[in-house]
Amino acid sequence: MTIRVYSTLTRRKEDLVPVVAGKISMYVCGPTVYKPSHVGHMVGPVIFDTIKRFLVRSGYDVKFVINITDIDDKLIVESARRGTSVPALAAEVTADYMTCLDCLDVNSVDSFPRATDHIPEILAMISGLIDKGHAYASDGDVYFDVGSDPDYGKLCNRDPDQLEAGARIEISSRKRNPGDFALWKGAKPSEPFWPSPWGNGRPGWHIECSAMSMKLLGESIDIHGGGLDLQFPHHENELAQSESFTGKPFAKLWLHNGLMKTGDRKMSKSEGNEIVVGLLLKKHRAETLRCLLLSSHYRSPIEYSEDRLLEVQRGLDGFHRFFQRFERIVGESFYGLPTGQFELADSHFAAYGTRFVEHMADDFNTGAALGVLHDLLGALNRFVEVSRLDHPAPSAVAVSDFKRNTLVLRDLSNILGLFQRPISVDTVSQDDLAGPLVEFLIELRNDARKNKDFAMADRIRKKLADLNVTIEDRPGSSGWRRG
RNA sequence: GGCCCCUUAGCCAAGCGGUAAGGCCGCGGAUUGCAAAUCCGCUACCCCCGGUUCGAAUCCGGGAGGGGCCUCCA
Repeated sequence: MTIRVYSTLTRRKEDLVPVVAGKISMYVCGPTVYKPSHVGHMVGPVIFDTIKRFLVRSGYDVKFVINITDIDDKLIVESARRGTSVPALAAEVTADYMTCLDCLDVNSVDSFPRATDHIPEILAMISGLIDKGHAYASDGDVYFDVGSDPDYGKLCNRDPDQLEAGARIEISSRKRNPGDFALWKGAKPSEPFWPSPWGNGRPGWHIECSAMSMKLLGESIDIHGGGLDLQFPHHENELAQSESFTGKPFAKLWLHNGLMKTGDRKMSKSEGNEIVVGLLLKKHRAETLRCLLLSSHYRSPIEYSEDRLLEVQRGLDGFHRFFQRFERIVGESFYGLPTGQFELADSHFAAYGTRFVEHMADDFNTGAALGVLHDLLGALNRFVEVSRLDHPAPSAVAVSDFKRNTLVLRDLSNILGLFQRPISVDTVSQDDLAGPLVEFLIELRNDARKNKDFAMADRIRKKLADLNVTIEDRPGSSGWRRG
């Protein structure tokens, strides 16, 4: 199946044709590590992790890189403010970022290169650009000469002359043109620095991505991704310096994810309206956040609110109840089922897999894919009803079919990175006193029901409900759950 | 001022020329002693005005409203 992807470069959907057959290289711009991650920082990683999962499931060998920018003006300012060093700040914030990704099950990233580990590559590239006449040293700085690149502006449809007219960019006497950007910045006193042919200094903002992308993935890669806000100037500049350096296409497809909003504004550190991930995860499951991020198309802006999160949570609850149902009927955990095998199901169920794949192959339409997941959930619950699997002594054949058909749900949800592990086991059933007590009360209630003493039965159920225990009566037995 | 993008039910959301997926909420019904859970059913003048077309939420033009970028930003 042909996978179609919208590229910012051409402003339309393109067929995914790998540079190297069977392989996909993917570079996504990661964070500048000066402050703890907020929810918006998770959008890209979750989307691209999902894209990789889908591509791998589709048979591609995918190499996925997210960079860490650990040297930048922001780090210098923030570390000074906090009285710590740039490396210490970078290490701390990077660790926070990794923890967030881990919570969200973003675990398909192959490497997280750091800018400061690639100074030699960066220096080599800057030298090369100077040699080729695309950059010039100026009083300790080195700038990319925008005028030397006739293609400059092709990603964002930007005209360099317009940039001059705008005059909102930094005008420096060291630059030839206002649109020129720093490849290397000379160090001021007390700033961290590395020696270079142009004096002590540090890399400019965009060069690290070009250097690391080329080193780890090659001169031409398949997918370059990042937030919509990086289109300009970051990606435009990366593109210009990379292609000026190699003379080859830098990335075939440019993907940009929409930005997270709170209220009706973009969530960002500079707006000061960011929701820090660590804080959010104290109140909500990471899985709920992941699902929220996947519920709309990756290119759309996504609205964040507490209510939205709770709404997504309620939707997910239906799946969690199903997993308990599955375990009760099959006697095995849903989470233990093998992944990647939806084709083994009955054709009626496997068809959901096909539909799902079609949606994903059309520019990674996770929202539509999630819709299929809900349809499938309904179909599986229907199967339980029709086959009377919730009744005592169900047919062994039906149970076996049920298990096989549930492989579809396991496979598809795994592509989205959902339901990766059981949600935290509630403490009541683990408690060796409370669990048996609840069971005993249910037993008493069922005795009362047999004797038609519904007043007593309802009294017991009401009391348990007050204690946040919900009783579920089924044919032949009664279960219970928290909440 | 320049460059992008968005506008679908109470809310979220898919849709990419053939008469509107899905979720949340709500309302009926099946089931239940009653509930819960599950299943079934119901809820859309697709922002407005023109145009193209046998046919448009989908294409084109204009208008209104909203957002992003042009300065650090995922």
